[in-house]
Amino acid sequence: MASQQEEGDLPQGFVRLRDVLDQKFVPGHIVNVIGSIIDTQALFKTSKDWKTTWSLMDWSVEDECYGVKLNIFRPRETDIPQIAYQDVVVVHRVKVQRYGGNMSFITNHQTTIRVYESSKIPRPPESASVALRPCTKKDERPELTEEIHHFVAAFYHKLDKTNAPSEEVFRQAARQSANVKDKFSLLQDVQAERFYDLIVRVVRAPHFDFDNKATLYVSDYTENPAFHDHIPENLDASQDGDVYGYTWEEPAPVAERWIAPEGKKSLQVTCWEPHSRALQEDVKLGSWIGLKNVQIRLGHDYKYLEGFVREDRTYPNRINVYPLNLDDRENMDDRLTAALRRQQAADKEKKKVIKDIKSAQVAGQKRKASQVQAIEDQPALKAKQRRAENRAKKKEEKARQNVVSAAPVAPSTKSDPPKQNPTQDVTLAGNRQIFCEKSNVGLTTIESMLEPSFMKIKIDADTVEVQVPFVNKKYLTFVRVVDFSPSCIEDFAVSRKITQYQDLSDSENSNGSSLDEDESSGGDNDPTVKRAWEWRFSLLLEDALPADGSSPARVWVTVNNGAGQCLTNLDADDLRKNRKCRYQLQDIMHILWGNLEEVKAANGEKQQASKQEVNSKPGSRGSNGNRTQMPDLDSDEEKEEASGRGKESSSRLNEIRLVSKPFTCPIKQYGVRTGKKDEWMRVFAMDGVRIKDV
DNA sequence: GGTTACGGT
Repeated sequence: MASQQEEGDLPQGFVRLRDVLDQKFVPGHIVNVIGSIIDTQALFKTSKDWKTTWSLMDWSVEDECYGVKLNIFRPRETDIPQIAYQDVVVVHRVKVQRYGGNMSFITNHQTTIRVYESSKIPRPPESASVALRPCTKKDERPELTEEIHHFVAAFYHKLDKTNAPSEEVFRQAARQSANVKDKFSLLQDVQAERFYDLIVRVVRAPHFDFDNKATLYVSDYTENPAFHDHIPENLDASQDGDVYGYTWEEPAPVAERWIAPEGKKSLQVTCWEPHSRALQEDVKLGSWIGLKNVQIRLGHDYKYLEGFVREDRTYPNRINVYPLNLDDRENMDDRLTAALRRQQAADKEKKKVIKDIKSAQVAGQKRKASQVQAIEDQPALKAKQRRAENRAKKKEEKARQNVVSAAPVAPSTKSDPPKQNPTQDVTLAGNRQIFCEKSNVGLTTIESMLEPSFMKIKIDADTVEVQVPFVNKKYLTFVRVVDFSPSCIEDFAVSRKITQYQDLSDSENSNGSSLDEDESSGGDNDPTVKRAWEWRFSLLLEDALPADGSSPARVWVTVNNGAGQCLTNLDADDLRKNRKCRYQLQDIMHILWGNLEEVKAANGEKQQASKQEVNSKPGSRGSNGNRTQMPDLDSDEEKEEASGRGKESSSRLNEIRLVSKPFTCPIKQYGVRTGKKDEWMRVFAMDGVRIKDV
């Protein structure tokens, strides 16, 4: 009951520190307090004010060694009183706050502070007024009554200071606090095995596990090469009003949603108690937060840096996660302002890319209309001649592909002049490890590419538009790979006996049927017969940017040996025998199609597709009715089937989400004979794409 | 604020 009596001893209107710690006053409450200073932090300049912190002790908290913190902010350095060890302060009208998980005081304009120099405080019943230090702040009116002077003398000499730090410790602590090591860092500068204070945005909401540990992703819109490369999914031009920018065909649940900027700009952070509690209360997707003393280390896989906010062993109550207020732009921390600017710039850039993609789509439509006229110059009946030219071109290309890598479309350095070509911006939005040949062809979509081919024919004075089986034409598309064939990667290369087919005849070369894919034809297991290996596979491509509301159009494109060499930078070989080549292929294709293999495996496509690949000769259809290589003559059917299959496929693929970066892809349309006299079908082939394994 | 960092995918 001693404390009751002590409470009674406090001058009128003053509160016990214990009651503040016990949260008897809500944050924001204004109180008067008296305490002895047991700890101090050196004065320093904030972005606006001078700041110091004192720790106060009174009878009610004398059995503890920490006291209650008083945070003093004042515009001038001289406004802050000088103090010495264990000086007694009388503080009027100070605000109670909760900061870093602890209760403390913060000054405001009304707050007055008076200090009694401890070494001069006389023993009671004398008045302590003789120990009063001069008023530092000019407008500070002394409000000290005789009652207070007498109380201070009694208070100081009665206070049990055995738990308070010694004068030596006090001095040491004060000195240490002077060498303020600013641990703030941008994410771009953090290194493993160090501790940092961060100002970041939550780009993936915290996920809490059973022991309340939280995992979240944060970004300050700076890039660190040691971070995981974030791939935004399905950048969608139809969603440019979306505040999150990157959206999904079907909105992901909030818990899984990312609003991370593209690239190596996001850090995974794990927070333990008590920090995780602060996340639970105040932090959502998109929040800006301060993180203090984040330990940076390599993650479990030793590949990427991660952050850890662990319990402070010396101060287990300390919380190093705090929400940042964006409303008061005037008094905002400069570092937060800068981070917000970076976010804004990133958002703007993203919008620009989306806009450019949209206008490229529109331009593609217009171009398509004008190209119909250009076809006039290609007489329809000179197909044979065109084929010959085509073959020559292909040979040329093959030769070139073997020597020269495809030129990147994306600007290689930041110092490049600003580019107007929309495809370049598109490339920025897509997979930066995939490059394609420079092209003077504008960007178009699979959707419009699949539209029937027409050409204009002059009959006397009239021009008639005639639908034709195919045109020779190049396209540039922005796509992702959603399926491949054959389903076994080992079958991406096929062989032929060298002796038998050394000189490929025109007809064999043009429709690709020269390749011996039949085991029973002999020679495959005959070691004396040399076999040449060639790439031959197909990829199902899907528009990465479907028009508003529509499901993306898809098309199977073939990849011939030259295109395969260019794409993978590998020479074809027997992938069942040459395991190294097989793994290299798998690694490189992973860059192109992301987790497509896993998606296919998980969705049981393997069994279905292994049958289909047996028949996968150009123009044939797999047993499941899918076109594995060549589209039909009837383009209406082709389009219908392509989109129909798309739906079916995407619902199957839903079990695991396909994660891959879209890329800019040149595609060629040309024609091949069906085998029937004068019958042609159109074929799409990927060409001039290079995956860079960096 | 100085130090210093486990604990779990």
